[in-house]
Amino acid sequence: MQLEKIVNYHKALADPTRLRILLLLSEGEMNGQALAEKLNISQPTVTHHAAKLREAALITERREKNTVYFAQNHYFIQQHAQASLNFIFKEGGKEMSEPENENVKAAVIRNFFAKDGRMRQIPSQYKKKLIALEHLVEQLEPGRKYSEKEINEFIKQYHEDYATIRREFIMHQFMYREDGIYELNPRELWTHWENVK
Amino acid sequence: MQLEKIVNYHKALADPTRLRILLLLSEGEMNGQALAEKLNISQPTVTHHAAKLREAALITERREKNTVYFAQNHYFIQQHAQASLNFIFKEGGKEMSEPENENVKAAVIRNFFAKDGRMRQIPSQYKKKLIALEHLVEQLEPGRKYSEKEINEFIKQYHEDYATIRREFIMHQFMYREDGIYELNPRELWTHWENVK
DNA sequence: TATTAAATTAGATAATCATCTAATTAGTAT
DNA sequence: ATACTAATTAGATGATTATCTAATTTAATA
Repeated sequence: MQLEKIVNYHKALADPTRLRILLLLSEGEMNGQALAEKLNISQPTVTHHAAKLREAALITERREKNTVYFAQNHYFIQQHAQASLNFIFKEGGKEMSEPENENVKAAVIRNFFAKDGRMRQIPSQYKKKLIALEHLVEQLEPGRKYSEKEINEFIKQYHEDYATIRREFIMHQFMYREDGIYELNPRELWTHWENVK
Repeated sequence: MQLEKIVNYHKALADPTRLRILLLLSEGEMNGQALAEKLNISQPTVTHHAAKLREAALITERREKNTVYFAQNHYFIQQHAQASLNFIFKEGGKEMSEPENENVKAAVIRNFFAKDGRMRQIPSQYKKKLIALEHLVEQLEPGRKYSEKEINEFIKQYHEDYATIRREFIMHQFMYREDGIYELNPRELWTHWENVK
């Protein structure tokens, strides 16, 4: 059952000791003893938590001699996070028709942008915010690399709070950043989690 | 404390009844009685869960007459999911400049590849693994379609465990597979979530 | 074979928590 | 005031679970 797997994923992460184990493992694999020592807990407790993390597929194990090395299962942690959100946001499957959707977009842009093109305020309602952000992001060139400074300047044309908006660009997957260089994500990624089936 | 908030977020989602409440709320707001009825639980139980969800900022409430309507707090649910992943994957939080990053890449390639070009071992640390995989995948031709056999042969030039590496190519979105035919994904897709702040 | 090192299992304890029923509070409308 | 409806609080119960110590298992080596 779908629901049960999601519950188990969150149970696995709903404990400070297990989170600290995962955090330690982000720096590379570690064996049980090392974990016990770093966390000041007994070895059996490590085994206990490792079992929970393993059941949820959040770690992998590798045996060498009689030592077991644990490592993050980065891929599954992400997968489950995504699956959770898809589940929670699925909206009973009601979809808007194309023209209806266009009307909503037009209305949001009318309400949140002035005639000179500047953004009056950042919408707080989720979907409206996405529409407004998308409206901005469409003015950027696909494939072009932007420095952080350029992005800031670009945003300031529309709204003074460039830091917030820049962050939203990243968070909502409109852009990605690597080493201070920003680039537009392909449009396919702008589709947001709640729309993902 | 950072850790405690993340634990609470996951605790809030680590219960089937609460997930079902959130699922129902994805279709729009609902009051306590309606939830109790739909879920076949008592009203006090709804209150109990609502309190937990409220503490984790996953829902909002609105009072009308003596009826309380609950709604998803879409934004915070996502925020916390992202924050969790950032936390788990943070690798001590060090961020790198462009040239520094190039150094790391060079070092990883130096350490994990022999002079004849073969991979000594698959890095277990996530970022290093990505660098090594990328290094391999760059030798493939964009746009060309490969059979599974061809991919295996290609990988075997570098490492005998072609099955694992082939799987990693897919999992990390370096390649795309359909009906046994493999093709390189566009570079934009190679960027991974842990880079998002 | 005996020894050592690491991990797991068994079993106990204390804490947390999901759920219920019964009683109470809050807010409207007669 | 009185009655009605929705929600909350109180308190009890049973289940789950995080942690420990002690005992056992696994694998390697002297």
